[in-house]
Amino acid sequence: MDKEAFQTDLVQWFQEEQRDLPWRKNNDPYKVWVSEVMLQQTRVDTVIPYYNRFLEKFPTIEAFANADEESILKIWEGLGYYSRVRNLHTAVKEVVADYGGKVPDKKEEISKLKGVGPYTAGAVLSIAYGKPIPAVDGNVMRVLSRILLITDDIARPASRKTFEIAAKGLMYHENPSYFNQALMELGALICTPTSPACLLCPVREHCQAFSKGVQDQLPVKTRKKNTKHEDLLAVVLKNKEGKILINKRPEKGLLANLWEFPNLKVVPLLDKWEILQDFLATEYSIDAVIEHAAFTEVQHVFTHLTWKIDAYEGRVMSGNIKGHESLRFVTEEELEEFAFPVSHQKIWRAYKERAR
DNA sequence: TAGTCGTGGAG
DNA sequence: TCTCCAAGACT
Repeated sequence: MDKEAFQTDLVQWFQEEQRDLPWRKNNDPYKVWVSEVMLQQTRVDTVIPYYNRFLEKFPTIEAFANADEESILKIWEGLGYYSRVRNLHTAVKEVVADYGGKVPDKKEEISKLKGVGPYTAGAVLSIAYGKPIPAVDGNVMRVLSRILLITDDIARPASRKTFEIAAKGLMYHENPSYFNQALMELGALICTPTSPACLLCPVREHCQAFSKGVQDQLPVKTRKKNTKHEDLLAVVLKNKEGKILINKRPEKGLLANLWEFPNLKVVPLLDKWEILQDFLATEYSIDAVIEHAAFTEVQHVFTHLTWKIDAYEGRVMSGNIKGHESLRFVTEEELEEFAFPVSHQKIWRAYKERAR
């Protein structure tokens, strides 16, 4: 193919057609980094308000480095993949401590930072520093698989190497930032997973898949997902002062360090209010009275897991949560300050709107 | 390597 | 309603 024509057609299209997005207003390495982490596996429209709020609250790398974990989780609340913000926090603190607050511009250094994988390293280095390093995400693999007729299975981690080599070979050294962004923008707007808009594509003359009419069969992507189902019982428990009992999740695993209403996994068909009462007594030494009917049933779908949560209402008769570090009684007003996963936000909304 | 880790949108 | 996600990284 005519590499130079491909590069200029692609980049010129990007200059004319790129979307007006908040993180494209400047190339500050910290801001580029924040946007790239937020955009991991997350749609642009979802990220925009989070990005604006984030930089309003943490306008500089130092401001974010000095934040406490509760506040960084709260600002990420609802965005998902919460380890991203904890890793970013760890990495930013390291940049402030070891690099004087300047985001490293060397691949070997930036790649050592927590949460910075090959894609994010390439994106930050090219967009913020103009380095000719590929940034291979799902868009780029899809676009290149069609342009170059690459049939490697993009679901296999090993395939990334093939696409990195391809992207490096096509790199537009006059403007690596625009080149990388243009490949992704093309994937987002034109070269979409289903029904790509080839007739609007600025590089269709260079596209092998289009010339053969096989664009709908690329990229090759296998992988089946196994969705588990879990049934949970949760309780919104009030003490005599009207405070609500909440629990901090473990620091590792699903929804790490987020807050939730006390809950337990149950065997289907055996979920009854007695189980909750017994759970509170044996697990937390709390003597409680639980309403006999759930006030809501919440269904929540994760990538590889589904929760069905029956939520009950209850009152504390006696008990002491001292010794249970993860538990806390908070007022309804205070509760709003804690970061909850969406599934438990649903429970809280249903609780406040419940018929009594 | 394959599994883990969220959420809301689109077809 | 159901499937498949969307600018990935970590273990």
